[in-house]
Amino acid sequence: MNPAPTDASPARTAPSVPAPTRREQILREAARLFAERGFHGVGVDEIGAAVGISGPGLYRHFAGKDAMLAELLVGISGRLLASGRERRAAAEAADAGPAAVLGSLIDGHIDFALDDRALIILHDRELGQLREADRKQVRSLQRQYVELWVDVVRALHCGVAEDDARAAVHAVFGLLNSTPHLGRVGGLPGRDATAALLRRLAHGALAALTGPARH
Amino acid sequence: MNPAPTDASPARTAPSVPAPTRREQILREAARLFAERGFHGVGVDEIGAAVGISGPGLYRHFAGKDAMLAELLVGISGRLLASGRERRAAAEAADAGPAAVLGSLIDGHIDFALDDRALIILHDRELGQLREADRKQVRSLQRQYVELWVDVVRALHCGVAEDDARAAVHAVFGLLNSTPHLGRVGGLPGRDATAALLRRLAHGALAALTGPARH
DNA sequence: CGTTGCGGTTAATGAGCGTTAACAGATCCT
DNA sequence: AGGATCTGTTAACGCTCATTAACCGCAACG
Repeated sequence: MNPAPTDASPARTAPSVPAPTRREQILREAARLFAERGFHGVGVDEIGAAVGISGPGLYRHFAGKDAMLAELLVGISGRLLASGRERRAAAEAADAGPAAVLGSLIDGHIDFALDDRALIILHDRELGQLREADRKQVRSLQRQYVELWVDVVRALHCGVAEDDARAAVHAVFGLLNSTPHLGRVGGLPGRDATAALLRRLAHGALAALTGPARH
Repeated sequence: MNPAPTDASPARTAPSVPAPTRREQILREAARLFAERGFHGVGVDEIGAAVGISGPGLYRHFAGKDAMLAELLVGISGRLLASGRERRAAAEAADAGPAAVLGSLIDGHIDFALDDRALIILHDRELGQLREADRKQVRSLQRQYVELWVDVVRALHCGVAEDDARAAVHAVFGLLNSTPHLGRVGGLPGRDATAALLRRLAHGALAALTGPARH
């Protein structure tokens, strides 16, 4: 199954990064291209060219163009959910309150938004291009992730209705996922500063969930 | 130019809505379909069928599929900017402070987000499908709208850097534009309640712009 | 009453593109 | 050595789909 028995290669020292396999190269480039020009806007030849092979050579690694998108979307959705669960478990193991759990969820999501911008774009832009089965799986993972947040938000803000909490969580996702819309990396004041800004905005939005009505 | 000289038709009483012209029907249905399945995911035959004519009949009204998308995106961008300018002018004419101006901008944007969900989706999903000239125009309108917000935000929060303000404005747009991602109209607690919730979240986020650093 | 033009129709065209076929050079295992 | 497998290649196929061509009814109008 794994064509690379060890990392025995022209590797100079010890590659702490285990040398990206061809599949991973393809997925990374495909994600970048899909995010730039849309799933239908990029042809298989371009994806191939981006990794140095051309056109139909991709079919040695993937069943088709759809399969690449599916793997990307299932992957990011799964990692988001896994990260969220780990963070909640870790915070609860440390006897932290709901506020700390929520803070950790926010931090984790910010990491994804800043480090996997292409996937963040794809994951709600191209969901409709998936085959029914894959789409259902991605939606299921997304829904579980949302519900994880909803539970934490409601634990923190006891009074809020479930629908309001869910809408607020979606809104905060929209807020945190906004960084891809900032032209490339141009206007961003640096990764850490951006993360800090997003963190404050997200906490501010959620803090307003309970409180005096506006207007 | 206008084929309907008056609204003399089997109109029962006085149609305060001026009877949608064919072009408008097409644009509305195209917007809905594009938002549902993506620009490339819907064919001209489907758009035609949605308004009762079939296929190439659309070319009597539009130069091509691209032209429909362009008109939709330029339209929504222009209306957003116009609305924003009007609201600022109105608020300033009433001698309102920056806080009131910002509140009016938020209210106006919420109206668009809730009433033109399809266009809100399209306007940052399918920008890349436009011809260069149209894309530049839409981007210009969007940029002016953003800068309008940035000015108001900076007037209200004197200390914040321009880049931070811009990032925060983008983030608030992401927050306000999140409603389309709530499955159709299902989990929404009613239009007014949703608007109120979004208003509170947006104000909360922006209020956090200046204040104690998180963590 | 012609005729002009608007708003349709169906059939044909042609490009783009995902996918498959057929073939070939390594590398590895025995 | 010699097949088997993995990973490429180029050429061909076939389908989808936007766009154009050619044709037509019909309302307005002089």
